[in-house]
Amino acid sequence: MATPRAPQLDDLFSALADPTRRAIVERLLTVGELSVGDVAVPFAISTPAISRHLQVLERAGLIERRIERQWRFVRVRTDALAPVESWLSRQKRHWTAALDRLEILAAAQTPEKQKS
Amino acid sequence: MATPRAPQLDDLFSALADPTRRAIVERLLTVGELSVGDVAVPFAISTPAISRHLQVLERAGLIERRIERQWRFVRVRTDALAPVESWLSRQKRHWTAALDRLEILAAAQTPEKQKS
DNA sequence: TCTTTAATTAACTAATTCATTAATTAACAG
DNA sequence: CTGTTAATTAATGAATTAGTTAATTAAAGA
Repeated sequence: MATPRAPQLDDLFSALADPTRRAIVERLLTVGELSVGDVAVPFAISTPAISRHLQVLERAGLIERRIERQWRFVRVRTDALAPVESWLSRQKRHWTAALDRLEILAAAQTPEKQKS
Repeated sequence: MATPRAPQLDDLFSALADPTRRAIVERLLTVGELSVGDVAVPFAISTPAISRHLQVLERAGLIERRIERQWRFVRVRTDALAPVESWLSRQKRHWTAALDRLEILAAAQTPEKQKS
């Protein structure tokens, strides 16, 4: 098999596909750590909805939680985006090779056919 | 607004969240270009299903098409993953700063409380 | 103990996603 | 023209997702 299956990437990419969740991650990265209630503040959706988003982010390995007194604090995990980064760089390795191949194909296909 | 909204990233991340679609992209990157039928070969799903996946990838800006005779060929777009890369590097800029902040927080919170 | 605050879980709904099979479009080959 | 190949569109269905409000859990504080 070319690709060994990566449910981790499934979860990461689908977690990041939602703009609310991306905004949460971005904010946590600039602020460091927030209680669930504070995470919810900038958004026009209910607290339960935020709670769900945080569960999705946690399941994807993007955030971790800390409990202190009556609050749950969340923060971005140190290595959270590593799988995405390594997938990206793995693809980039093929990139130039693939483009070269396409150029060769293009050259071979349109030697006399000078479009219009 | 902290984040200027990026429907492009929504589409990119959600396109990449599906393992079939990622496999298609990966294969196109190693092979260069394939007809829709050839894209479908390694998968156990129907051709219409593949056609849909390709539409999703195209809408996300990940692939482009070329028609030749009775075939449609697809290939990865040159700059396809650029938005993902730039989002990632933008987040990484905050990364170390955020982690430093967390360490400071941690140090400030547990000066006498030596977690037994 | 009783009330308030913080967050999650439950129950429900609307919309989207991913697959299927059947029908359609379009180009080519005889 | 007719049949075949290539792919998309149509129609449908099951599962998942993202949101809501109401109920619940748990800790704090009077």
